[in-house]
Formats: sequence, C-alpha cells, structure tokens
Amino acid sequence: MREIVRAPNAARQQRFGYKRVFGAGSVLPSSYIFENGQKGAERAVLSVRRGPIRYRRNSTIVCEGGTADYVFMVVDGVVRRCKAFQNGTRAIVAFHTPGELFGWTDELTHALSIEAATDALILYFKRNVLMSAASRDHKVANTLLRAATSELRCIQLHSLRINQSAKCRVAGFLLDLSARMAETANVDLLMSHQDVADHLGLSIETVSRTITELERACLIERASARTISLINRAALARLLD
Amino acid sequence: MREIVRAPNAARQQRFGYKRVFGAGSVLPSSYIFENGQKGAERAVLSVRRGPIRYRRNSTIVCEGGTADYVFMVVDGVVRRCKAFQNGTRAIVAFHTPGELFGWTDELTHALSIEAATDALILYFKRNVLMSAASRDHKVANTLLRAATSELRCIQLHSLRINQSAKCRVAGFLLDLSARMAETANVDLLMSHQDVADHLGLSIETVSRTITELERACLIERASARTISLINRAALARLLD
DNA sequence: CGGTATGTTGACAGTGATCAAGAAAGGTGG
DNA sequence: CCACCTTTCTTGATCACTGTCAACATACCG
Repeated sequence: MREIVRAPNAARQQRFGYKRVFGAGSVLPSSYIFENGQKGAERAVLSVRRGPIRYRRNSTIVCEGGTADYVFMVVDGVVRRCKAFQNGTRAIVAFHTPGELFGWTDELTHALSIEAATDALILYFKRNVLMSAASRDHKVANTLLRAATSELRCIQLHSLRINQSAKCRVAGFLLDLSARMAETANVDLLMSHQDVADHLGLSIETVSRTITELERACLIERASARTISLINRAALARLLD
Repeated sequence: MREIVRAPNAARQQRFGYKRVFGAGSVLPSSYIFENGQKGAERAVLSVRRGPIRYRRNSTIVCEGGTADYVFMVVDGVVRRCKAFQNGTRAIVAFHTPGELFGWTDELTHALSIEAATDALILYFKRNVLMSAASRDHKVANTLLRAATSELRCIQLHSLRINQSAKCRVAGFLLDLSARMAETANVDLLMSHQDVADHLGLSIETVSRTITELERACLIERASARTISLINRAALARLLD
C-alpha cells in the first residue's frame, strides 16, 4: 500500500498550505484584451466578462466542488486545474496559458480546483450568461465549442503521455511547453518541479533525476533549474511515441 | 528500458492483426434512431447522417491520421479510440457506448484510431456539413458542444484515474462501466481484458490479478471472466480517491 | 475434436516511489 | 550587502508495485 503522508519534511508539508490570498481586483482597460488577439466572434463573449482579477502564486481561484458560476480566461501567468486526494497527493490535469478559455462544464459544480501556478491575471465570464448566449448566438456557441475541443485535444495527448516512461513524459512535456510558449531559444519552466511532477504523475525526485539525465545525454542544457534550453529537439522528439 | 516486443506468445502477437473486415453496410430504418432517445435539437444533426454501418469486433473504423471527414455515433456495441505505439503497445483513450457522439475534432485528421471493441453499429455524420450547420444553427453547435463537454469530463476522470494504484484503477473502471451500462445486478465486461488493460495503462496480467484480488476480498463476484457482479459497491467506491 | 484466442497464476526483475540528507535559490530584515 | 530562513531542487540508498516472461487453464469455433 502507498503511504498516506508522502512528504515528511517540514518544507514539503507546507505544500498544501495554500495561502489563499486573493489578490485585490485590479481592473485593466478593456482594450488590453482586445489587443491581445481577441476579435470578431469573441466580441460577444467578451461583452459578458468581469475582471481581470490578479491572483498570487498558489492561491485558489475555484475549489473543487465549488459552484460553476464562472468560466475563466488566463490573461497573464499560468493556471493549473487539479484535484487533491485524501492521501495528500495531488494530480494536475492541465495547465492553462494566456489566451485560453477554461473551466467550461455543463455541470453545476467544478470537478477540479483551479489555482494560480504563477502570479496570474484572470478574466471571469458568467456561465449562465454564456450558456444562454450560446443557445441564441451561434458565435458564442462556436467559441465555447472551440475552447472545449482544444482542451479535449490537449488532455487526450496528456492521457497518452502518462502511460509512457518517465523520460518520455518529461521530454514530451518540455517539447509541449516550448511549443505553447513559442519561445525560440529556451523553455522557461514557469511552474515548480512539484507542479510538473503532479502533472506527469511522477515524484519530484524522478522529475529532477530525469532532467539531469536528459542534460547528461546532451539533449537539453540548464542555465538554472527552471531555465532549460532544448539543444536537440529532434532527439527529444525521437524519445516520444 | 522497456522491451520492444511485449507479447512473445504466438497468441499475443495476433493482437494487432486486426481483421479489418469492414462489415457490409446494413441500413436500419431511420425510425430506429429517433426511437432511441434522439429528439428535438438533435433532429438537425440527424438530418445529415449516413448509415448505420455494421462493424465486426476489432475492425478499424478510422485509422489514426486518417482524414477527419466524419463524426460518429454508436448505435449499438462498444467502440474504442486508441493509439498504437511503435513498441507494439497500445493505449485506449476512451470507450464509447450507444448514444455517444464521438470523433469530433477541429483538425483535418483524427489523432486516434477508432475501432470496434465489440460488434458495433455506427452512424456517420459528415463533419464539414456539421461544421457549417453549427456556424448557422446554434442547436447543432450546442449538440456538438454537449458532446465535446461530456467527452471532456469523461477523459478528465480517466486521466485522474491512471495515476492511481492498479486496484483503484480497476475498481473505478468497474464502477464507471456499471454506471454507464445502467445494469442493476452485474457488470458485463463487453471488451477483452486486453482492452481494459490498455485503457487503464496496466498489463493484462495485472488486470487479471487485480480482479482476482477484488474477488478474494469479496468486493466482486465472477460468474465468468467477463461477467462480474459488484457485491460491495460502497467498499469499491471507498478504494477510490 | 484440434486449433486459436483469451484468461489465470507464479517467479523474477526493473522502473520509479519513498526516505533521507544536503545544496542551491529566493526573500527578509538587519 | 550580508546573515538568516524558507522554499525548492538535487542526489543517493532502499523498497515495492507492476511489467515481463513462462506455463497452464479455459473458452470459443470451425
């Protein structure tokens, strides 16, 4: 049987002592959003927005089981959707990066917690307004459909990945992150190794060891623990599949 | 390193020798569908249907990478969406049961193969017709949205499950299956243990052993290998989380 | 009835988790 | 700027769950 308490160190036990410091709401000019790649069909959706609200790293945006009154969009930072288990472990189903609409559901409550993985700026959309708008306006419905579809694709890839070896999982994660961040040179691991581990279904130790191993094999290079350059993307990609 | 060839027995090597026997198309009266719980909003969608077509067990409906010209609905039987890896392993992302609309994507190709896990009756919908219908008719868009949303929920639960122990995975799978089949007394494992194993990210041996273990613990009872009654659902549910 | 496909059980090995301890990074107050 | 503290990351030793290999049992089907 797996142990109940996984992190005996004092440092580790802090992990779930989320600070829950809800950042003071700091409303940006609405032009910010429209300049940020939103246009045309999204206008209708954006007309029901609230916020954006700023969250500090590790603060909870929605608790699992909380009423699903809102759907969200990341303006800045990284957000994680996760579930905490009774045995103290945690699983991160997905990370969300700027521009992504997430938290959509047709149920009354959110099945997962939504937390800020870094300091983050979040936009709110009232779900029932969105829903009734969708049933009248096909543009809104299509925006939601597009969001759900891309989230579906993303989580499908993820579910394929977590049956692979640790090396594949980490390599795939780095390649994905690099693609999402559209960084040319190096990948910035915006989230902690603990977050990466909980996302990939590994322990932090294994994540650390695997990164070290990839570095020794000259596939990546580290400037710091969270600043990684993918030296040999082709070789990394070859690890997958 | 994991071994390349996983199933050395002659019997096992047959696993991917899919028969690809496309069943002759046998068109049912359209009333069949309408009697089968489809109504109202779904009408518009159903007006663009083709089929249903009958597939034999293990035949391929769509190959991974195949053009995504159609979206599908299970009329009867069970369908699996899966990916075969180069090392001979296979991952089943999801099973689909009667009434489910699946295979929706906004990409040009299907990322996963779609195969009949049992003899199955499949309805086809032209994707581009569906897409253009969705951009005009919000009812169609909402039907797609609903399908995508419930698929999303399903795969989220699944991705949470595959980080758990083998016992949790099997117990959860049995409970889910029982709920989906709405069978009162016992669960009928319509798919092979191999399919279950590939879905849960376990080996067939582990699936078999785990089921035996659950039986010895008096949580379940077996009439045959594929006919299982959940004696103590509460205890099974307690294994989860 | 033989032959194939599928499921079961045992022995053993390997990947990754756990436990433990130390190193590096980041933040705060002097 | 430095000392101090907390958090995060790294590395090593050991253990266990689950995969692999092997053999057999059972079910299915012409």
